[in-house]
Amino acid sequence: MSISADILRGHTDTIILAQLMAGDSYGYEINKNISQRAGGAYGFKEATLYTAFKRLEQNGMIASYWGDDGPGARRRYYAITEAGMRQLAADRQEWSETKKVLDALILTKEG
Amino acid sequence: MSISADILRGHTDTIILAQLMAGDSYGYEINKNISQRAGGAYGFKEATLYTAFKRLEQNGMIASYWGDDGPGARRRYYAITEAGMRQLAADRQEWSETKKVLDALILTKEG
DNA sequence: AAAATATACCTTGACAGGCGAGGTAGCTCG
DNA sequence: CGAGCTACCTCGCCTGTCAAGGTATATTTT
Repeated sequence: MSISADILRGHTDTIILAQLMAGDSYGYEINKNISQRAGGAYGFKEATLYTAFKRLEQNGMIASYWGDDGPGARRRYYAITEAGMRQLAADRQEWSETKKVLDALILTKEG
Repeated sequence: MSISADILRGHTDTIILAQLMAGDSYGYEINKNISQRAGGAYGFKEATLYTAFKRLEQNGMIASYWGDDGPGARRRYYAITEAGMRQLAADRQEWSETKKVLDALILTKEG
């Protein structure tokens, strides 16, 4: 089953931050990792991804630098900042809370 | 902790359908019940609520009728349709799936 | 009786995020 | 040389949220 976009809306930034906790990475790779972890059920569209990077960098959650390495096209690497880590911690907390609330709201027959 | 709107985006319709499984109800009451169940952590804004009713009715998920009863202002009651019930079942399935995927994406340190 | 409060409905316009479509560029393989 | 993969980015549309504003009735308070 694939997951609709609106359901993931609002989690985009969190997912990216979580990925960057595993180490610096670049757009293409980040997206591949996410798709893989999601079991193919979900992946960002490129436009969504780069929009998110821009937003996150503007907000100081991530920082970027050009990689000079390897073959193929140039890569822009991203690193999570201190502020990004704090944000991620808060987002994880919120996700736990959201699960409880939504379970109560959509899974129960009667309250 | 309160939950941000974007996080709930995409669940609005599902939450309303789930509420209507408990029986016909009207906007004001539906919203009160939702806030209550969410422990005050979440409630729809009126504009969001009525926009959702319109959307759901246009899509045949709910049907409405005017209540002639009681004191106070007139109430428009909503009932979930067969199609709405099927949709709700699918949404619940999707929510279960979403929880798994998001747990994998944002709660783990490494894949 | 007037004012405040609660119930109950609805619309408009602005805003933000997702994303289809399109574009650039380098490397590899047949 | 062309196809396909890697890798980046932007523009403009669409959709859902919601602040603000509006209407109307019943109860409670002053």
